Amino acid sequence: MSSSKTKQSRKGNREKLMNAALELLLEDQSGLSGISLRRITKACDLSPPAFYSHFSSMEELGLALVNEVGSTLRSILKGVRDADTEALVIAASVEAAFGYIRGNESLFILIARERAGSSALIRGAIRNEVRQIVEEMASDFHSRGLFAQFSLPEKQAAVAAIVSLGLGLIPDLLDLSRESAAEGDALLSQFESQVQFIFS
Amino acid sequence: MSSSKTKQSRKGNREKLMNAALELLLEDQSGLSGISLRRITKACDLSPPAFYSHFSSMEELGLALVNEVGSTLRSILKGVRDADTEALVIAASVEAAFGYIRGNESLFILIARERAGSSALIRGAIRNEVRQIVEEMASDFHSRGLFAQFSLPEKQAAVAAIVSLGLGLIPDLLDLSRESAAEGDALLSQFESQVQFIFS
DNA sequence: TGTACATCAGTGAACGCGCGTTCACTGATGTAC
DNA sequence: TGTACATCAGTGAACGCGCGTTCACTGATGTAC
Repeated sequence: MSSSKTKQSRKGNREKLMNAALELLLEDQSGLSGISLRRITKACDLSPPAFYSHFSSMEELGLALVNEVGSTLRSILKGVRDADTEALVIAASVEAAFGYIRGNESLFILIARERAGSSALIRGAIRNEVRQIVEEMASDFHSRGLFAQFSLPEKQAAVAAIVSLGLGLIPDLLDLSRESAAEGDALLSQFESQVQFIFS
Repeated sequence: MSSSKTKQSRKGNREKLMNAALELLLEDQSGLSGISLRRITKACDLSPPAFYSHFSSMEELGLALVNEVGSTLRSILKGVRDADTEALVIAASVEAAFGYIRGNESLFILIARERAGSSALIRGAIRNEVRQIVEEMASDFHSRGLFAQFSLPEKQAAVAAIVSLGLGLIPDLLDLSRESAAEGDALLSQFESQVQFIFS
């Protein structure tokens, strides 16, 4: 019998805390400021002060999560931009991003919420991750001669628009899909037509 | 001497509570869930229970604010769509909206935050207001033959995109303008070029 | 116009609660010899 | 391989705090006569 009251684990508790935070974020819909240090540690079977062995505050845990989703997403998107035509690159990128989103819903609830949330530090971190992704994609397009009708700043504006529309879509998508699948689909097809507009 | 300890007012305290909430929203940057009933009533020189004479919860106060900004903005936008060409209508609408935003910053911080915030009811109310504005503008364009190259759903998608980009812009604009006016301007000119993209 | 009355916004005290954080401590883990 | 030791993740108790909400109440306001 290896469970029940075993209190020796001490490994990976940092990750456990981050995952517990994400789960609470998904259950509640309250955003980072609505879930407490005490609830997170309780979900991990840890005492409240144990939190401080890994993070100096909730904000720092939030920054760690933002960093994780940012670098993961960037590497996913990088691996998918080898398609040959403009339409294919866009389609593949959007599909890859949505695939990751679907498998990591709570991370994106975090991003979508905290992008306009209560911590200036976290907002800044998200802005930074987004900016990195936008700049990488735009200059990648640029150097490969895709979308040659646009200048580099225009390419950045276009990619930024798609990312912003996508992030803004997430809360609506979650809310409306809960009520009716049809409304969720309508939202997605509106998103598709917005993407079309942007890349004339 | 009519002030100092006059405790007879009893008129307009509902509005005072709403304005105090907005001011706190502007000071803190914490979103509706970060300001407390007690702080709002204290800012109005009222006792905490007095709150319940006007709203049954903070959420209800939030709904009242969303409703106010929605109907005001709708009437402003309605009055400005009499320009003759497509470019002029768009320009006038964006300008009118930004004018109202500038004069009512805190209302838009509320909208931009709570659009992805912690109350499903408030998110729904914001979604509703946005949808009304989008539909009114799109069908107005439609009936006046503007942007005839787009179908009605396409017009809605286009207007929705601009509104969503504009709302997503607000937190970034506030954060970055605080640091540097130049970055704020860059963001605004990126927004302009995004608007251009959408209306091919 | 003056008086009796109903209404209801606002009061002050009290409540129980979950919170973040501190502290001195324990004991598992990994390292040096 | 075995032992002594330093490190540091995790504990349990305690703290003070601001919170939303309740309650019986007060007294200003507007209405009916």
